[in-house]
This record gives sequence, C-alpha cells and structure tokens, in this order.
Amino acid sequence: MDTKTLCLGVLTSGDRSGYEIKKVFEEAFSHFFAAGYGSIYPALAELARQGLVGCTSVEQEKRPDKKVYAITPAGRRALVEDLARTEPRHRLRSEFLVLMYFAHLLPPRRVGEVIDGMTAQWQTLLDGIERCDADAKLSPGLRFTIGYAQTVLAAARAYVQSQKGGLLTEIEALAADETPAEAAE
Amino acid sequence: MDTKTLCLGVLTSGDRSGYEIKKVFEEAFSHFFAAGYGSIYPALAELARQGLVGCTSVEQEKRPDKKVYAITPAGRRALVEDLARTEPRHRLRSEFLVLMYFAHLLPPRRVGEVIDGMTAQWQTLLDGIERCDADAKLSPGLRFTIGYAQTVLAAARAYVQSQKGGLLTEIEALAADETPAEAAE
DNA sequence: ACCACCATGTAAACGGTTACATGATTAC
DNA sequence: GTAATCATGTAACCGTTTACATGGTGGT
Repeated sequence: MDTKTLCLGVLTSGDRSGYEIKKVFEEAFSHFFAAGYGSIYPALAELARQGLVGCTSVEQEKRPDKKVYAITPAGRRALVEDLARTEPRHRLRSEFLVLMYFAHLLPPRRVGEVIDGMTAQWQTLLDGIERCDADAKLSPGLRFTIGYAQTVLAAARAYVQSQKGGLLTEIEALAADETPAEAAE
Repeated sequence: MDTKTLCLGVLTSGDRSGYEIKKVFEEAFSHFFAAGYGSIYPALAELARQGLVGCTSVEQEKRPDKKVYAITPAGRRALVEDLARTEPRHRLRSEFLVLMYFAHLLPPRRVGEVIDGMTAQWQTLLDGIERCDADAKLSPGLRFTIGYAQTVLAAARAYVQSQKGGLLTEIEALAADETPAEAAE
C-alpha cells in the first residue's frame, strides 16, 4: 500500500486537487501515514495514466489554475481490491526512542529537552486532531482513527512524563560512575 | 539516522557479528526501528570502510566463519555526534489504521479479522518484550523503551477491542443504507 | 517588507525491502 | 525428511524525502 492507494481513498469522499488532498493527509492521516507533495503529485499523475482517476483543469479568479481529480469506476474497483489484498502492518520508526535507548550517551540536559520536545509535539498532534473531532458527522473510520490517536498519544505522553525524572537520575548516576575523579573532589 | 547509527550503538555494548546484531534489533528495537540483513550487512561494510568499526574473522567449529565487528574510538565519537545532531522524530506508518479508516469499503467480516489479527500481533510483540524484561540488569534506556512499548501497546489493544463492536455495527448500517433492496425483502 | 497561503510540479539522492544465492548443523 | 538455526552477502526494485523551480494574493 502506498500513496496512490491513499489518494484513491481520499477521492472516494469527493473530488479534490493535489493541494487539497495534501490537506486531508495532514488533517486526517498525519499520525499514521505521512505524504508530501513529492509523493502525492506523481501518484496522481500515475493514477490518471492508469485511468483510475479523471482530471479536470479548473480556472480560478486571482488564484493559479487547479487540477481537480475524480475517482473513476475502475479506480473504485482497484481501491477495493487493493484494500482487500493489503495485510495490516503497523510500523513505528522512532528516532525519539532510539535517543532514549542510548540516553546514557547523551548529556542529561539534552535528554530532558528531547522528552519535553516530544511531549509538546504530541500535544500539537492531539490539538490538531481535536479540531477534526469538533466537526459533526464523522465517518466511522475517521472516528475510530481519531480515538486511536487520542488514546495512544495520551498514554505515551503520560508514560514519558512519568519516567523522565527516573531516567535522568539513572543516567546521571552512570555518568558519575564513569568519572569517579569528580566525585572524589 | 539510519541503520548504520543503530549498528554503531549496538556495538557500544560489546563486539558482535552481523547475525548477532540482527538478533538485538529483533529483541530490543523491533517495536520502534526495524532492519533486515539487507540493510545491516551493507551498513557494517560501510562502517568498516570509514574506520568506525573494526572487523575480525573468527573461525568456528561446525559453523560457518563469523565476522565479529568492534566499534573504534572514531566510531564512538561519530555515534555520539550523530545522536547529538539527531532531532527526535517519531513516525508511524500503519496499513492497519488505513484499513480501519476505509472500513466501510471492506466486508465487515474482514474488518473483524483484521482487528483480531492486529491484536494478536501486538500480543506477540508484548510477549517477546516481556522475555527481555525478565533479564536482570537492564540499561536505563532499554527499561524506558520496554516500558514505553508495554504502556502504548496495552492502550492500543484495549482501545481497538473496545471499539470493535461499535465499528462493525456502524459499517453494517452504512452497507444496509446503500442496498436498501435487501432490507425490503 | 515579509511571511503564509494557494497551486503544481521535477529530479536526484537516499535508504529500505525483497528476492536471490549458498551451505552446514541440529532437533523433531 | 523437514524445518529451524547459524552465517554472509548482493542486486534490483521501489518508494519517499529533499531540494529546486515558479509565481500571484492577502494579511501584519
């Protein structure tokens, strides 16, 4: 499953331009599937070439032209087939947790800053998601993924905040062990 | 941050072969940073080329030869610098949540199976992690990341199980809306 | 003045995944 | 016999990320 599939999926709920599709990625998918213009525009071009989406140029006043994409019946079939075939993976790639794993190799001050930074980032994500939540009439799928994000991010935030002090104490103790000269002063 | 950095990191706690490094990835990093032989072996070759690790061939009885890698002082410096430079990202790519988002396009039976499959996968991950946990004398970083995984996976599992019934009901209702002919029979 | 937003794209670089290739040992 | 474990690697493919390229509008 790649950006092409997600673009098709977004178009099932209405015609949109590449720019608008990017917005949907940011608002609805940002916490579990990221994509930038560099993958969205080529994906739409390829989908158009395969006849899975149609494309109409729309002139606008005081704005650049838009290319509005619409899913075709063939596109809808391809999407459903793709979703049916996809096996559900769930992969995290976290430089944050790598840094925590090697916390003893970092200055303790930085470890604290990294934790606080991550907490703030998660808060921002939650705030963005909450804005979606305020809109009425969410699809069942969106409600499910929003709830997932709220549950998991809240748990993650609570965990790292609760462990911050202990981790800092431990790595400071390790640092003191390695330079006992200072302790003797 | 890439596989090279993680390999250097693994070697700070002892000399290892590529095969053994892969084991560490599976046991300690699997839930936040995956890597296969296809990225580990080339990473080690490149690190050796740069003089950041040393490599010794070890003959074994009744086993193929091993290439044991050891981090060099230059490697240690490079690692610390890299960790200092790395900004803490945390990205999820989840086909599972994509499927949930588009649940209304799937047969309800499959949605249930996908949720149960994911729950089972998370349970397996937790079991693997618990085995680590049993070992005494964990580094602070490992303890932190293990606790993180336990907290977050438990929250995720509880959430999807609690929502399963509701989601299925909702998408069945939607399917009935689209084919009212059946309801009239 | 400057920044954010609207709007679309390309090209190279980078890195990871997957499949292929080989082969012995040990346990069921 | 069959599968898992030990052990190392390569090469093609795939897809994302990043930087580049352009340019008007609207608000502070």
